[in-house]
Amino acid sequence: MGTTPSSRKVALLDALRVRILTQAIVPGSDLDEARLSTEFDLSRTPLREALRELAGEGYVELTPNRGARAAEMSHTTLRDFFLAAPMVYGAILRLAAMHAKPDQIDALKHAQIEFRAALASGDVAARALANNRFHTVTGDMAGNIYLRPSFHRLLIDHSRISMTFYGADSSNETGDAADQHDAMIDAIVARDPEAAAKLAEDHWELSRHRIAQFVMPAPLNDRLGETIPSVRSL
Amino acid sequence: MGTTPSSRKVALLDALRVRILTQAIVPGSDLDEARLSTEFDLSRTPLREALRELAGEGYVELTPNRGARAAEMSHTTLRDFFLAAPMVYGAILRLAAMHAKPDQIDALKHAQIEFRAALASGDVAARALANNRFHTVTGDMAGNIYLRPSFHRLLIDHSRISMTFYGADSSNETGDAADQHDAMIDAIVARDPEAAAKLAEDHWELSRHRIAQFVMPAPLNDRLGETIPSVRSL
DNA sequence: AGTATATTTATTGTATACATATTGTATTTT
DNA sequence: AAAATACAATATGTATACAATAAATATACT
Repeated sequence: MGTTPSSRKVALLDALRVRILTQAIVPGSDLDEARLSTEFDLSRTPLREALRELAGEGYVELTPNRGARAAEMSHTTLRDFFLAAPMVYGAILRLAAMHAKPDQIDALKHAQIEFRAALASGDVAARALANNRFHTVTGDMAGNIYLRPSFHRLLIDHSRISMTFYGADSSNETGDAADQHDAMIDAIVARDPEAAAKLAEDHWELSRHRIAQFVMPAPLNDRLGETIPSVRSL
Repeated sequence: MGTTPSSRKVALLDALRVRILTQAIVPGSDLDEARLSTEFDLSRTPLREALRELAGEGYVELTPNRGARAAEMSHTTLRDFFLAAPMVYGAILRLAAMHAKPDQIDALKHAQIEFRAALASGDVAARALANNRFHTVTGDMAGNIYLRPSFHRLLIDHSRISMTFYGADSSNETGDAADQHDAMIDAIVARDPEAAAKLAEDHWELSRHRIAQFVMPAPLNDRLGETIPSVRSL
């Protein structure tokens, strides 16, 4: 078997990231060392190191003498998220349009192809992961080490929020996000930072609007045909 | 001796943070496990975990099979720094003014007292550390988990940049920073987000200007009495 | 002599065993 | 019966020993 211990550690890291992004591991749930140790056939030493690496990336939270948990999502999460996301992502896309290298543009186009494939498949988790990879590439393009950590933290919860709110329905709106991705690619290829930043803000506005609808649906006694007002105070 | 292993691990974490912030450990320099292990009387297992925790905070960078180094500072660092800092810190102070709790305000005032004391002492490292603590409190006040990681990363390099550029002279300008701190406290106490955000941007402008002067001093044949122009393209 | 290759040395990575702390349970006491 | 305390069980933290990888040095070969 070609599974060195080192590769098993990488496998663990990848698996935990995917599980947390897709909420297969629920926010706040306990990560038992012994359990993971047996599952991934790794001793506790490298396992604990891996958990600390994940904590650094924002997937996991550590409490002394009380082990690791998947990062929490509280009632303030959505508010904090939509406060920070447009600003950070606007900056990321602006820088991406300024600094993107050819091979990164290829990677972005490839990620978009996979995103559309995931959309077509109807697999919600695959959709969230593909979307995550797309945005991760834009973060790489921006190449600013000071924005990266917050951006990655945002992407983690963006994925988890997606799993919570987009899973239900929203079948007709998913295409919009994909179209926005295409527009982002165009703005980056055209080296148009302002257009890219604008798209980033629109992207979150779409996301915010959809979630607002989900959290605060129109009352059942609303007259038919009325549009649901966007909730600006979320 | 009341030094439990756990307390020694905390001591190691604190010591390494201070050394990196003050550039006692130079950016990019190697952190030898065996060496640190003997110095802090800790086995390599908790030591390696501590290094991963520091990597997550941005103090340290890990390379597989090649150990840990103090986070690098390249020639693009200053540019990336001043691109991100005003935006992130503006948002942090805006949120701080909105959400600061009474005990946090007390903590901030206390940090400012210590900052002025450090200024008076003339100890450059003490000054950088006290400044770091002051700004860390504002980050706590903001309380946005998505902005926190980038903000802390910025604070690390702000301290290190200070050690590089402020160490030389600038004795007459240091008072400005302290005055700005006082103004920040006032804006936060007054719950004035816009004023706080404005102060944050001014704070970086001062910092940027001072460093620009250092990196690009006025030519020696400049006429006396002329003011040195700020360098907008840094 | 210069390059390539083998061998040694140093450093990082992992596994196991042991120590410590926390939590849940049972027993005792009021 | 309720509360407090002691005890047991479980999980986390640390130390040591061993394995694997990378760097450095020495040796062989063209």
